[in-house]
Amino acid sequence: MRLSKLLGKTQREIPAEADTVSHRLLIRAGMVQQLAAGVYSYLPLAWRALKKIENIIRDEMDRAGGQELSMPVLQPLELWQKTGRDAAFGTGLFTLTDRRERTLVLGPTHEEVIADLVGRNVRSYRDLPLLPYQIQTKFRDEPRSRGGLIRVREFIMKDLYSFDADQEGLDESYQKMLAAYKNIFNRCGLPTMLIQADSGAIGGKESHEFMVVAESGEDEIIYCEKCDNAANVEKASSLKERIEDGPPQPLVEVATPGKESIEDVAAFLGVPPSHTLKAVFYMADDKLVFIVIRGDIGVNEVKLKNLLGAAELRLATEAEVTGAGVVAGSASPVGLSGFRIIADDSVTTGNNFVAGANKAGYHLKNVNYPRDFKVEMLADIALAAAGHACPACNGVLRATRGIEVGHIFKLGTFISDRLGANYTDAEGASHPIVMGSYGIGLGRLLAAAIEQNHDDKGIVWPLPIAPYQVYLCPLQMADEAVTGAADKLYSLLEAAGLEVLYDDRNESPGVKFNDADLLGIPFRITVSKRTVANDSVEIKRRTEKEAELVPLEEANKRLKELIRG
RNA sequence: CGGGGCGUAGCGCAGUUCGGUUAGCGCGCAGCGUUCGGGACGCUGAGGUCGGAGGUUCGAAUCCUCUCGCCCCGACCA
Repeated sequence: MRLSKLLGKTQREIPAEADTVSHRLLIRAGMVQQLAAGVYSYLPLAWRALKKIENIIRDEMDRAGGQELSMPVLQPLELWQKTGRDAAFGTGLFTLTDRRERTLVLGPTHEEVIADLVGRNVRSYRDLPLLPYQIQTKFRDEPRSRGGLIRVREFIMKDLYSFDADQEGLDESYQKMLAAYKNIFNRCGLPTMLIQADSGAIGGKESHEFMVVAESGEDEIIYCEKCDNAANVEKASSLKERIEDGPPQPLVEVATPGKESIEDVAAFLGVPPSHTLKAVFYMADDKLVFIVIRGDIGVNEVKLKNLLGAAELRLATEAEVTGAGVVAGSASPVGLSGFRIIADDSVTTGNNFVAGANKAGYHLKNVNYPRDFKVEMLADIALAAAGHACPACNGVLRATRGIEVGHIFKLGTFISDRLGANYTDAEGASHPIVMGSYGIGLGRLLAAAIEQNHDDKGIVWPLPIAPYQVYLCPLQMADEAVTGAADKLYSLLEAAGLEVLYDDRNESPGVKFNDADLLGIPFRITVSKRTVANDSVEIKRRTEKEAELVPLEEANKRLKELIRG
């Protein structure tokens, strides 16, 4: 490809709206163009990189036994109502009305459609397992798109679904996909972290995410520095060490004038925050819920939401709390009733806690569970944090941020159940097919690859996903010896099957070198008066400072060697 | 949806407080010439009606009302 004819120009100045590294570089390199919030065009260079990623994914899916197909983007809302996931996705579903006033959904994912499809085509256990997949544009009306390609409303996703006769089959399919995903990210030059995850609106039990560690990531990862325990903060748990505070003592009410926060009360009474119990109030589907948790630990809202089975969960406002007759700043479960009380299991880690007295200006000492209060549910709803102890090995937990590039789910049978996707076993009995779901966001993977591979000059594409392999860079376009050599080399390299981006613009060397760095093509080959005088060219890796001088007639061979690695 | 910021030429911005000739600057773009190993230079030129609508006024990029859009933080989110 001749750069002079390529659609998409490099820019010197950084657009004001771009904050994250990948977004800035993609725009500066002229690779993407925004049309609306979270809606982008891919220009030829980005599209080539995306196609390479797509081919790697397709290759790995096929090797793992996947079968590619294509399902409709346009889906009847009724299908979603059957599984109840229209509610789970809520306003995240893009919907539209056709001329017959029927509501259609722009597919945000395809569990419903594929379960319906497979259900109509599978009769027997002999037809299983199945691993159908597609690579297709998805639509989600995200409350807020962000970070360029990191979170968008229209995006290309590879979605594969596994269909097995039983749990063992699902486990096997899941392991296959897990291995295939590792291959994909490795081949794309992306180090990823495999972490445990919450399954969110997709549903199901077990779930893992593939994370690329990056500052700009939206997710917080809690991982152990000693063992391989790692999880999304939404899912992570940590060890709650015992608080040694002697045998239970009788309740004592103490005056704590003006002290309302845990820090203030603890300091005032001379105890660490871990020796206190705090009250936190949430509205779960518009009902007040009273949470009790040790003073030094935060509430994990995802765990709480799952525990309550709530569709919507948010912190209660002060008015809602006081309206329920609770004394904010001095609330405790002791002697209170009238609403759901949920406790984190940290309340069992010690004795003689300090808690509110439900009376302004007073607190209680020596509060003990279950002696002094009862709860409706006792569970782990704690927020794990850096510095906590690892529940697996007692090592120290650390936190980092990551971009979720892949997510895999063991769904089970709740979707096939509701859509009647059944099979007949060897005994002639009917069962719902056991499903799994496996997704990769291609655009996000592309962005993550840039987040991971760049320097202050620009993108540094990993070779397997680079839009072109070679950047052919003649320096004096007015010099016929130079352009002659470059033209010849260009056709030679192309004929040899190398992917060449030919910078045939009449620009100064500085401009060309800087654009070459910005575009991040792995190998740059420079032709100039100097090199032509020596019957040679310079070959330089994007990752290295120094170039190597290669005789003109060997350039082709040498490049092939380098590219094969 | 809550909070904050912003819409003036393809991009980056000034001008808006305090209304007043043909709305500026830099980059980029086009033509000509000189240059050419890390973002060269000169000359000439094209390009905007100031996000949109309504209003106030002799006069609006500037004031008022409404509205649309974009970004960031949060809520939310496979």
